[in-house]
Parts: sequence; structure tokens; C-alpha cells
Amino acid sequence: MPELPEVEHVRRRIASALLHAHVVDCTIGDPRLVRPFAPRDVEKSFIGHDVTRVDRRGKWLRIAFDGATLLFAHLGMTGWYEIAPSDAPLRFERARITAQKKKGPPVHLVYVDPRRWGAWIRADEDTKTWRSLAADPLVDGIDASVLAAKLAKRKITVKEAIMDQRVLAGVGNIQAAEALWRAKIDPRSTASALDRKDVDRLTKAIHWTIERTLSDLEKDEHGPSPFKVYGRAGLPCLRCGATLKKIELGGRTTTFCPSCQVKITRVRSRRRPRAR
DNA sequence: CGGCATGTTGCGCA
DNA sequence: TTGCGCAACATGCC
Repeated sequence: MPELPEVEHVRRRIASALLHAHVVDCTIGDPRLVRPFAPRDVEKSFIGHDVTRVDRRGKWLRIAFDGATLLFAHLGMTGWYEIAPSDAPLRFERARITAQKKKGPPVHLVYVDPRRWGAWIRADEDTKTWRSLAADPLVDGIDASVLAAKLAKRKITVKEAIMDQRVLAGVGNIQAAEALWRAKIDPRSTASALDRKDVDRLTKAIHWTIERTLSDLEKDEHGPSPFKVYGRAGLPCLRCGATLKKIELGGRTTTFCPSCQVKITRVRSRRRPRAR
């Protein structure tokens, strides 16, 4: 379930389990997770070290160990972290790190991932992928001027553009759909057609959906789906009542309101002879 | 059984 | 470089 809010939620969970703790054991049960490296080598690089930082940028996690080893982790489509109560393996468990804090029993942080598209990359410095990520809405905030400049260069749809991790880090299919609904922008609008007011509205909408989803995750018990359009095709728009429509953009299902989300079009700017 | 799924990468081609 | 279309990855769930 990983887009920015979910990964941030998981980051906090990982930090509570591992930050400043001493890694006493590590087991990587699925070689695919660390391919092409050998699970044993990766396990050994963590065991015996303290965790010094737990960071996130977009959908990537970066766990730092003393001695400068870094673990970059991505949850793919179905990855998740759980705190396990014992050594007993969890369903779909792919890896675990057991750590000892100054006090208390050892903590088991377990990575579970049914579909196995997640990755653990051990490195000594920031990876190219990490460095290529755009600003993260929570970590860095969104600079609307920077966003506007990036969108102005793109001829793809605005929805595909904001899901590009080099444009904004962490926005996925759900958050993109929710933000565009909030900003009243038709997802099919060409990115470069947005004017500065549209981008300002979109910026606020992205903050709105991310914070709302994150606060929902942080609650003990979450109620019904908090989403306004995602997964609601065929149901009435919660703002205007029109029937929500489902289309495909960039190979991803996209739900939006054909009535209150407006397609943005702008006349091509062209050179015109000066008056007189 | 068929269809769908919150992500990323890579390839061919224009 | 940009963009498009598509396949691949692997599996659960409805």
C-alpha cells in the first residue's frame, strides 16, 4: 500500500523499532529482495551495527547504520513493515531485522511483501535513484514556482506528470487522483497548459491529500476509505453528485469527476506583431 | 475462471 | 531528450 503517506507511516514505525538500536540479527528469506547480491552478505553488513538514521524521500526509505552502510528500501506494490511479537515468521515474510535497544526485549522488524516487487539495496553512498528524486512534499515542501516550471516543459497529462518521481517524489496513482479532484483539474489536461493559479491550487491539493491520508493511517482504527475518487468509479461525486468516471492514463486506472474537474486548455502562446 | 491491483524498469520505435 | 505503448516482475483477492 505504498505511496508517500504509507511509506512515511512505515518510516515512523521503522524508526521506533530501530533508531539508535543495535542490530543483533538479520534474515533475508527472499534472495530476490537483494538480487544480485547474496542475502548472507547483506545480512552481515547490518548485524553488529547501530541504526543512526531512518529517512524517506518519496517512496524510498534510507536506513543508515554506524560505519556508513546504507540500506535503501522500496516497498514495490505490496510491501509493508510489521513489528513482530516473536521469532515466528509472519505470512509473506521476506526479511527481518532484530534489534536491541538499551532497555527491553529485542524488537523484530519484519518486511512482508506478497507480490515481491520490493527491493533492499545496500550501498555506501546515496544511489543514483535516490539522488534523482524530486522534492518530497513533506520533507522539502512543494515550491509552486519550481513545480510550475517543471510542468510547463511537459506535454504529457498532468496526472502522469505529477506521478513522475523527478517532478514530485512520492505521488502515486491514488494521491494523484485525489489531488486533482481537490484542485478541480481534469487529469487529462496537458501538464503545460496549467497556469500559475492552477499550479497553486494543485500544490495545496497535494498537501491536502497527503496529510489527510497520513493522519488517517496514524489513527489506531481507520474507518471507511477516506478517498474521494480513488476506487469510486460509477459512484456519485462527493462534491457535485455527477457520476465518477474511470479512464486509463499512462496504463493506470484513473477516476475523476467529468463534471466538476475541468479540462484545462490554453491557446498556444505565439508571437504576434506588436501593435502599431 | 477472468479481471484487477497503491510501482518501477526497460525496450523498441518515432 | 521526450514520449508512447507494452511487457515484465509475482501473487492475492473478488
